[in-house]
Amino acid sequence: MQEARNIPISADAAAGQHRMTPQTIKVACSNCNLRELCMPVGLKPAELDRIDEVVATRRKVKRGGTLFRNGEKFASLYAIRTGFFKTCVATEDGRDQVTGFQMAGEIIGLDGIVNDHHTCDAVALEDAEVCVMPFDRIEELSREVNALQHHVHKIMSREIVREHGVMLLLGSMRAEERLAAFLLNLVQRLHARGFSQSELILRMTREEIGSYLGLKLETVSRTFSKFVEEGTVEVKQRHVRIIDTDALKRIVNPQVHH
Amino acid sequence: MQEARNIPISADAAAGQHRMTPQTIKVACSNCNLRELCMPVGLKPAELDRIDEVVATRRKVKRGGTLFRNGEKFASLYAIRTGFFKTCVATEDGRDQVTGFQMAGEIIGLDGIVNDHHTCDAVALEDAEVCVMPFDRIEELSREVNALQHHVHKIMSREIVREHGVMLLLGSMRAEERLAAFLLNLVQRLHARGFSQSELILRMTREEIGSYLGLKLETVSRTFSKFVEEGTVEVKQRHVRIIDTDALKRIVNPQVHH
DNA sequence: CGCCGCATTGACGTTCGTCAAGTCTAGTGG
DNA sequence: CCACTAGACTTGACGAACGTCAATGCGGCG
Repeated sequence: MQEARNIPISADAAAGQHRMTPQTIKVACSNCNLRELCMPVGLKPAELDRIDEVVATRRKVKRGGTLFRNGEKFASLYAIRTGFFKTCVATEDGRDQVTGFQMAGEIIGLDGIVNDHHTCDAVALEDAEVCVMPFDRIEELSREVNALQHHVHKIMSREIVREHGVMLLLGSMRAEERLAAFLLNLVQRLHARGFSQSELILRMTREEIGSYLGLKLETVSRTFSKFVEEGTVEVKQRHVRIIDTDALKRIVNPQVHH
Repeated sequence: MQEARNIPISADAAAGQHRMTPQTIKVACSNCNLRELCMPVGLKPAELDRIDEVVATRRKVKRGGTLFRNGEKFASLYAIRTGFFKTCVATEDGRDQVTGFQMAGEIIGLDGIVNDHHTCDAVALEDAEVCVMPFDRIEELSREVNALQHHVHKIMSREIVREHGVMLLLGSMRAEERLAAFLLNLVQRLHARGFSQSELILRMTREEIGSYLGLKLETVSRTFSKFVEEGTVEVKQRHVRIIDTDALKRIVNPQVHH
């Protein structure tokens, strides 16, 4: 089961500060427990050492703090070490839209490349730590390490494909389908990180879920209640237990009747 | 004004076929009239010559034909020379969603990088011709030409940012706002290609517009009619003339009242 | 203990989807 | 040249899904 993190955090003192772990291990990609999910995926040991060079510093962000904001100068991509983020864009008249939720091992900041400025906000939904990877250093190194170059391309392509899926959801699914798809996606990603397949703690409010899914918070809440009535999930505030995964899958994909 | 193209097309005989222009000019990036919009943006003349190396062949696609399909092996990106495409994804139970419309100078196929297979269909909405750019060759060359490397990254980032905008549209706008934003976006891109700022011919059906905007075709039609009643646009089938651009902008962005 | 933000639930209204009829246009063949 | 057809588009009547507004409940934190 997913549990609350309680690392003592000081957002500003992150860079250069020694970690208080007993052995004071240097935290490098090569021994990071996210190396199977994060930037180094598929790299050979020798290449893995090179990738450590791109991680300049680490940075801590407190719950509610921003990693970057719309309009800020773009300089780096960020690999999430711990914590949970949302990214959101806004219209000029104030409406905003959550474009994604990101968790450990995922890369954030790709939106900034095209105009040298970020076009969305990245907000920590719980205390978080990220690896700062200056983008010019990534470009430099990916000219030398082919596997890194291809991996960067894959990360960007994956984000494009993910967004295609969100467009499909927003464009053609009903509330129940959207929420079911959302829960299945979350629990699948958490499972890949060693958490439960059936239990999760939502790190975001109903309003943020609604914004992501193109629904109002009341509709999200009602839809949760409906799932509970049907015995598909148990919900107690932000704690969700999935009772019947197949039922959720059937909601998303209603052609099979058993 | 935008006009119908009537190049004689033979979809299969494209590669290696001589063009019938009087001077039989070799069509290269360096003299392509799209070089200010397409792949070569911002490259120096010397680099421009190198980029010609990545264009392996050209390929013609007839109206209604597919450039690639969901599930096909990914090998190349495509730069659109002429014509108009849509890309769409589908759920397993048959619903599909148009994820974008692409016109001359735009790059298509980025979705295929992550899994080595395409995850959407690219369909020509009118007879079209594309430059085929094998992706391994792009990667090879962008290790040598820094400007190309960065440009590829920008193209992918631009697509991510574009999709953020679509998510905002699908997640938080009403029908009128969606259609107004759609028309403004189309006419702006056409204008960048030398067409009118106020007149355009839609290359897609009401149903395809609706799919892209998360609306049914009847709603698209009704919303067009509403714009006509209000004197904002004139619509005769697929021919659209924008009478009052500011009114459209006000619909999308309703905080200013004049 | 009391406050505050978040979540739930109900009643009601709006927007958009559904279904159906009818129109227009371009393309085809007599 | 005109009749015919098929596909695309328009329009209306109605209903369902979701949004809005408001009241209430719950839980965590100072």
